[in-house]
Amino acid sequence: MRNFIRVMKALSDPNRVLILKLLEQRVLCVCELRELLGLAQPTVSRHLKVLEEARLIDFSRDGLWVNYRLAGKSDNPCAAAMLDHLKQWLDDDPRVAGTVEQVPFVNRENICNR
Amino acid sequence: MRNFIRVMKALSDPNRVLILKLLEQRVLCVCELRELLGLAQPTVSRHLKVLEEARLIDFSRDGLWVNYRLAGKSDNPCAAAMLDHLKQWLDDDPRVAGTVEQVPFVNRENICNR
DNA sequence: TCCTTATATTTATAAATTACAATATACGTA
DNA sequence: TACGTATATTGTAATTTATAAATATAAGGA
Repeated sequence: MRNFIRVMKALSDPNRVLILKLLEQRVLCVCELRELLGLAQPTVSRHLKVLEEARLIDFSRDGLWVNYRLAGKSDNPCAAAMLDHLKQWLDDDPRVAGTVEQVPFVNRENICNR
Repeated sequence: MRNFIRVMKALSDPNRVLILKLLEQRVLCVCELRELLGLAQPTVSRHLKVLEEARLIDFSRDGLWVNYRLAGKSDNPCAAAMLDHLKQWLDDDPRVAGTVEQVPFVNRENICNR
């Protein structure tokens, strides 16, 4: 039950759901997500931690950057099922659609070296 | 998005999830749920309203009693998908299993006429 | 080692959620 | 219509959650 509740709570915030929809497009680092979401960096970091504790995302370091991606299927059946559903849901949401459109134009090097 | 978030929030409370697992067994009224959950009646009523607003349950009056049941499939794709998954999930949770066991022994007439 | 940069954590505060008690409403019956 | 019972709503305190500001950590390069 605790695990199920953790996944549901993680999915109860629009910004966190948006992060998952963006990670459907490609791997993203914190500064790219910050740019896309329009939130402060600590806020993005905290949301990512909540998603990671629910086993909805994975991360790996790449030098100074940390790459976040959707979790692999094996980890948690409940989280995996929700990620599968999300791929079919919310594509018609205005904010999701608008932000997904911007993913090709964000570039971690442009964002960070300014 | 609003609809999705509403469903996720409704499923973010263990007592509400337990209510859904109990309604998988059979239709129940508020006083039976109060007895099974060990919560105050207004608290149960409030949880039921949250579940109803997320289209996870339906209700119908039967005299003084109000019968609550799982929502039909047609209503809301997201809610329906979650109800489907829940039927396969959480059966091994101790509290869920223990409370489901008690369902055959609760009886609205015994509870109310005392 | 020192400096810079990307990310994480901590702290403080505002908003949302949950519980129970008190009260109101709806229905059946006399 | 008046009364009793099942359920719904409201008020309020305790707990949880979200956010931003400040600070800390980790990695690469001089």
